Amino acid sequence: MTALRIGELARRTGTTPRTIRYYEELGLLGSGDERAAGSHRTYGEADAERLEELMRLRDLLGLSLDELKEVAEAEEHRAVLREEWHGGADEARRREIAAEILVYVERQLELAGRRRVELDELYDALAAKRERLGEIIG
Amino acid sequence: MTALRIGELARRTGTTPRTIRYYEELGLLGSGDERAAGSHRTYGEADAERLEELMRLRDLLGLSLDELKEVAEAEEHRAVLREEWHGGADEARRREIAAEILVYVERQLELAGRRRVELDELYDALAAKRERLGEIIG
DNA sequence: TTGCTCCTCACGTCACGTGAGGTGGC
DNA sequence: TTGCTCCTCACGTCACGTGAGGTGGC
Repeated sequence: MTALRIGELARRTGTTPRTIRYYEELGLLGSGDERAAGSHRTYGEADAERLEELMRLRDLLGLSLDELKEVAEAEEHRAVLREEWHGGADEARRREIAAEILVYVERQLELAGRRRVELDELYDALAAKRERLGEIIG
Repeated sequence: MTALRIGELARRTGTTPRTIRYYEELGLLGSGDERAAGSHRTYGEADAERLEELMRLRDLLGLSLDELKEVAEAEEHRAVLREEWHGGADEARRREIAAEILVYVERQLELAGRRRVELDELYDALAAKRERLGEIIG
C-alpha cells in the first residue's frame, strides 16, 4: 500500500502542504478517513489524482475553489452512482445522474475550447514576435 | 479622438474599474498623463490594447502582477527604443534592446507551449468523458 | 536520542471586491 | 437641476504564505 504523507503528496503534485490542508478545510479533498486530533494525514494514489485534477481545472480553466467545490460534489455524486451501479441501479437512475454530470462537463468543455483558441492566438503572436526580434538581432 | 473613461475601458476589456486603478497603482498602466487630484482618468485605444495584453498574460500564462511588471518595463524599454529608432539609433543599440526583450518572449513562449499541451490533454479528456456520458444517456 | 516531517493556531500577503461619503461633467 | 459616472479612502475577501511553538514516527 502506498500511503503518502502530506509533504510527499505536495511534492508529487507540485503544490504545498498548506494548500492541501486548505483544500481539506474547504471540503475539496481528503478528510474522508477520520484522524485522531494532531496525528498525521495520509493519502493514496486516488487522492493524488484528484488533487491534480482540481489543480488542472483551477489553473487551466481558471475555476474558483467555490466552483471546484460544485464539481467535486458532482464527482462524489458519481462515486455514489458507482456504488448504486454495482448494487444494481436501474437504467432511469443511471441516466439521471449521468445527465447531471454532463452539465458540468459541457460547461468545462466550452471553457476549455475558448481558452484553447485564445492560447493558440497568444502562442502565434509570441512566435511572430520572436521572429521579428530574431531578424533584428540577425 | 476616442477618450475613454474608466468605466467604458473596463466594460470593453471585460474587467472592473477597481482592477484598472489597482494596476495603475502598481505602475502597470496609465498614470502617464498627469491628472489633477480628484479629476477623471482618461484612456486611449493604446491603453485598451495594453490592458488586454496584460490580462491575457495573467489569465492564460498565470503570470503574477509582479511578473507582469517586469514585462511591462521591458515593453517600456521598447517604447524608448522606438524613439531612439526614429532618432537614428545605431545597429548595436537596436540589437542590444531586441535581445533583452527576446528573453521575455522566449520565456513566455515556453510557458504558452506547455500550457497548450496541458490544455489540449484536458480538452481531449473532457471530450472523451462527454462521449461516455452520452452513451449512458442514449 | 537526534533529525526530520508533521501538527495547529494565527497573522501576513496578493489581487482585487465592496461599500461610505463626496465631487464633476453631459 | 437631476442622474450617472467618477473620485478617494478603507475595510473585507479569497487563496494561500509564513513563521511560532509543539508533538510524533523512522
